[in-house]
Amino acid sequence: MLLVRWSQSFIPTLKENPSDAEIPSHQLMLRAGYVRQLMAGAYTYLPLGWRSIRKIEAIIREEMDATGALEMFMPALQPIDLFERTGRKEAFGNVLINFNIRRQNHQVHLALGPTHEEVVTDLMSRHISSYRQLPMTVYQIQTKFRNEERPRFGVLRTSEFLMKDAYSFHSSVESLSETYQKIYRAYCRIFARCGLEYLPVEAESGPIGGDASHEFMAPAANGEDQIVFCRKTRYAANLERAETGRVRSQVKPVDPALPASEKLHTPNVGSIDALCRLLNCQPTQLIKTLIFLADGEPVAVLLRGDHEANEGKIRRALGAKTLEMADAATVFKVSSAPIGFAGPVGLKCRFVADHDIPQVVPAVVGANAEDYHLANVVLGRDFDLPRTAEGEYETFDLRNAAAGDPSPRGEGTLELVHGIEVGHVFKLGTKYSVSLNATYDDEAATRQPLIMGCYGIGVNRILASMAETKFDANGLVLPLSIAPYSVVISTIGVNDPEVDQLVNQLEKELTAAGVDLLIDDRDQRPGVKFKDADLIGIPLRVVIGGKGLKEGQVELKWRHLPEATKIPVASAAQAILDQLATRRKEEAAHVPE
RNA sequence: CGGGAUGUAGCUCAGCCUGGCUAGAGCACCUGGUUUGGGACCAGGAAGUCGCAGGUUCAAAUCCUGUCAUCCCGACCA
Repeated sequence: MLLVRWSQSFIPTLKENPSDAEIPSHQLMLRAGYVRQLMAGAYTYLPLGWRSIRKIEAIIREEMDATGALEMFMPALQPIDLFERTGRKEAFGNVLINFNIRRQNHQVHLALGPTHEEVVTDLMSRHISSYRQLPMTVYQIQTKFRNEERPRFGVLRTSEFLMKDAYSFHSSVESLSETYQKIYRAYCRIFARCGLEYLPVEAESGPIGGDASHEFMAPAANGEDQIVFCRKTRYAANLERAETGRVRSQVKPVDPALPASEKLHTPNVGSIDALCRLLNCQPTQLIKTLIFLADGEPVAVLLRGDHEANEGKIRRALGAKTLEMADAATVFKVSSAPIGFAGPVGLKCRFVADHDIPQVVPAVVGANAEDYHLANVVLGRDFDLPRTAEGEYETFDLRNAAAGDPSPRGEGTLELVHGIEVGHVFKLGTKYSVSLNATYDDEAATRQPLIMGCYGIGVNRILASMAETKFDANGLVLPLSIAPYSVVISTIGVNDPEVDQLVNQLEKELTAAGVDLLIDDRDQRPGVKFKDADLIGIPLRVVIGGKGLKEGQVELKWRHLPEATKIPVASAAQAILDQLATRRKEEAAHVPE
């Protein structure tokens, strides 16, 4: 059914913000009657919200089908042993919803699928036997279950959500890369068609390395993830992954005018903040010394006081397999003090320094003695760093990127923006095919594990991200592509036969042309109808009745434009169709090839 | 799992500190009337286990204990 009468529909709009909702997407989707909460992390999609979701799904299906991916549907109910075989029962831990049920006289241990790598790999292990069957990509749109320790942000982070998940199977890394690129482009088109601002960012890449993983982020103030972004070079990466353009600095002679270092009593100072308050200095004047265990050996990492360690970078700089924060006993052994008082002067273990360390002169550091710090500590005089053949300090990129850092692409500076993860593409490699024994025979009839890629889109999150970013003081402002209805006809004067006749005529002509139409036939004052139409975000409002009709005109008001226009009654249907067509073209203009 | 806050009508909230008559208001809802271009007005009506359990008291929405739920910050997040 293309059209609905508002009076017959289920659109429970709210005048006030429900007290539990704090962020725009949550408030607006509740107020606009798109969703209702069942419990923390579980929401009902009401007719409007569901229509919007269905439109998003249709876009996803079109674009996925265009890549040659095949839609299917897998069970949410899955046997736990699949997860045991891939080690993900451990890895997911409490996030994996699993339970025993009784079947006749035995127990069956089941999980609700948090994602479907196991199920699809098991399927393909039975089906694929030859390289001739490859490559193949399958996908589904399905409810996923994850026991979030703390569901929050309304519909942005829930324990049950719709995901489009796709899996590709290959006999070569080249073939995987080809499919990866195709799906990457499809994702760009999907998000663009939905009207979402998005940013593909480099993410931690796992086993294959290189450009093996991208997250698609929707920049939004309430996004949970932090993205490092350079406007000038378009470099974008997530915080764990982001490089910086910082480099090593030349060794400089020690300034003889600098005062000698000084041991200060700093009792009960457990944090950088507390130390700064006590000494009346800034975190940027501090060097913090973090003790790690790299492959079991203690190593100290020197960072400026305001910076955050990046364990991935530290591990790579050290060439270590494993890296963890050292325990208190190890810290005591190398620094002769409890945690919090280590420093580079007289430390009894190897240390590596971040690129910013040579600039912190003089510095405040831990004194390697309980309740003491050293001030006026000078690199090259009180402690030293290894030097390279080029006469530079041998420093490394060991920390998370911060706003203001130079871009790794040579020009521009990095900024930090928040984002909502709406999609992820990932070159999996053979992780699942090896553990689930999914193999094919190559040209030489030799068994090889399937090479896999996986590709996810959070369907609800597209809508939530749109609601989070596309609104004004009156409510949602959605594009034609995903709005629950393209057009709302607001009638003024319910018992006016002239209005009824025109509505019926427009209804006939517009629905015949395939326009999805909501007719607000409620016996309400105009103000109520306008407020509601704005709130639920319908792109085009057609007002029939009142002053306009007396002048032989109907009024068209685009939700995204400030002013209404009037058109003659006689040609109203055609004018509406023309404007819709024009607007669709405008929306499609920024969709990439 | 640590910290904070809140639970009173479908929604937003008052009342609680300092216990005391029949638990209130606005919106929404029902009836009648007047209205009709940006969330109308008048009159009347219906609607509540005061989250739940226990305790203190002559008396508990109010004080105490426990518990559940929701939200926020943090930890966690293939």
